[in-house]
Amino acid sequence: MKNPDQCQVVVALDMIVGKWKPIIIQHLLTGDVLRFNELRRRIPDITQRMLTLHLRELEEQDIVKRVVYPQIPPKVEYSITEYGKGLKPVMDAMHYWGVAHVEHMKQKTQTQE
Amino acid sequence: MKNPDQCQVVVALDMIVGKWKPIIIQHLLTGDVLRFNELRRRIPDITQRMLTLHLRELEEQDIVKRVVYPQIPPKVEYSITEYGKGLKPVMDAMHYWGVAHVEHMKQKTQTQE
DNA sequence: CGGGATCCATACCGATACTG
DNA sequence: CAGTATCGGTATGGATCCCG
Repeated sequence: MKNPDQCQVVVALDMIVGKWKPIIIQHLLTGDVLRFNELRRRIPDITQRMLTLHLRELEEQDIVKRVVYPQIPPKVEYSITEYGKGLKPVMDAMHYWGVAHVEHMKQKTQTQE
Repeated sequence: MKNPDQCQVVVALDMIVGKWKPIIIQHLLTGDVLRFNELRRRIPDITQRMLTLHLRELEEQDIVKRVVYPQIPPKVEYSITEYGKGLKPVMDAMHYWGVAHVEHMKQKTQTQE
């Protein structure tokens, strides 16, 4: 646990860090199978470039499955892998703590007034 | 959930990202009360600068408690806050998944040979 | 439709030197 | 002992334009 490389928490962290990665994962963890532009619409502020890059990384990490239909116009579908579904407990734990944190900070700023 | 700011997962993520933050948190989650240089020794490759910066951030986020003893030579003790202990489920979930991920990838490279 | 290529700003981090 | 100050490299992300 001395170095980041030796810490499994850091391994998990590397899978989900990136400005948009957690959001993408959240959308796919629903089980939805989404095309590229569907994902774009669901994540309004993301750029094409970042969506592509992050999806490629997630694919390489075996979290996201990418299926290309060779046709014109192109059609590409993204979905969570069985393996990627294992991230749900992690995302849930973080969501839960995130909610608690927002509450906690709200109270702190109140008591400071 | 459309923007990072609206996603509680991202809120939690922001608390623990940083190259050394998860490691620091792990060490303090044990309940140990540690002086600055004790932490440094336990995290050999961290620089003084990064340890300081990350501890300051964690303090601001109310995850770490910092107690200064006004004496010469200085003595400063760091410990996890009650509130910070709430991160344990998150860290545990990530650790668990990290272990699984390492195993998963090991099998993948094997089947590729 | 689903990208790729390029350029640019900044955020993050490491190395090093100095200090009350 | 527990920091601060400064500099400089690299990784990350955004903007924009182009393509089959």
